[in-house]
Amino acid sequence: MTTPENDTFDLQDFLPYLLNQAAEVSSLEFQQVYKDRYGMLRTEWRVLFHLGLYGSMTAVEIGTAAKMHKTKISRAVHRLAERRFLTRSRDESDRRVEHLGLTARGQAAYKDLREVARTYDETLSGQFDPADLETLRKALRLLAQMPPVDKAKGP
Amino acid sequence: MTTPENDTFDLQDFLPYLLNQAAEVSSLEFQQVYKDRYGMLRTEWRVLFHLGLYGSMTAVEIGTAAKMHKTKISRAVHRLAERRFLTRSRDESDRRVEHLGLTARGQAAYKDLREVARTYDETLSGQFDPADLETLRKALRLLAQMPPVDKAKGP
DNA sequence: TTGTAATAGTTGTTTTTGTAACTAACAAGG
DNA sequence: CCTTGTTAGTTACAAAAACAACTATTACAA
Repeated sequence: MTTPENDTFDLQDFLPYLLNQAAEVSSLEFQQVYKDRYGMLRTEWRVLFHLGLYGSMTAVEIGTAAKMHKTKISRAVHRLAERRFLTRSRDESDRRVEHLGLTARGQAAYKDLREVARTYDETLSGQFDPADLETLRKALRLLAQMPPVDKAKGP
Repeated sequence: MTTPENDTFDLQDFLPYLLNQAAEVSSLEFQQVYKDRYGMLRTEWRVLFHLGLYGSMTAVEIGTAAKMHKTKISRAVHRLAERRFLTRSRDESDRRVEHLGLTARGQAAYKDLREVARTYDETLSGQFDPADLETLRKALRLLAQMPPVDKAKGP
């Protein structure tokens, strides 16, 4: 590592980079739990949590809420159903849609993981001054809500 | 979407989740640029930036600084060298290590992307009150620095 | 020396993800 | 009714990431 240059750009302050680093580190410990304890992937615990929190939902609803692509959901749902964490039932009036819901097993896993998440979040949050924590959460929510840049062209 | 439950857990406030959402959204626009303009992957622009910022480095040094696994670096370096963005040279005194450095082409790409990053970061930053921004960055740095949980067991 | 452990970096194989194309069901205008 | 367009969800294939095992080189202590 030699010849530092400058032109005043600090990678450590570049928000996308910084956010990724923080997200990665802070996800690790929780990932360990849902992976080791239930063999789940990130997409799967997210689906599980949405169903645990909001009750019955369709894949599209989960996709919208969690900003996940439908193929991710499809696969996560498939694996969760396979392992009896959730059940799928066709809508009678519109047979394209499926209503998803947790089984007792899914509920149990959700409740367990929810406690782990709560505890872990308290550990993380505890490192901050309450006012700063609120600022942090507010900022992250704002960033997460930013409209995706439209890739289409021409008028 | 029916029967909301509660037990007071809000997914939207769970830091690992929130951080991932923010990171993902805020990375998209920049990704578009390095991908479309130089055909790079995330690992590749990171290596490029480290070399652009700090001059000559070895793979291990980059790995430490960027918290990337050495196989990621190895492959990123391979692709960058292949496309003539960087050069590799064996260390004479320790022939295991390789010193990496940007070519003129790599420098140019770096400078270009650095400007894009700077501009984009200003856009993002501009959404916040300066004090809040500082709080945000400080918090993210703290989270990013958290020690990884030791997976080993027993005393 | 020499044999054991450590380090730098690479390669092979398996999982996950991304992307696009696909099927099935519905909607709505003619 | 038909055709055309849209939506829910799946599947196939390509790209990328994760993980483990590997080679080559150095360190260092018996």
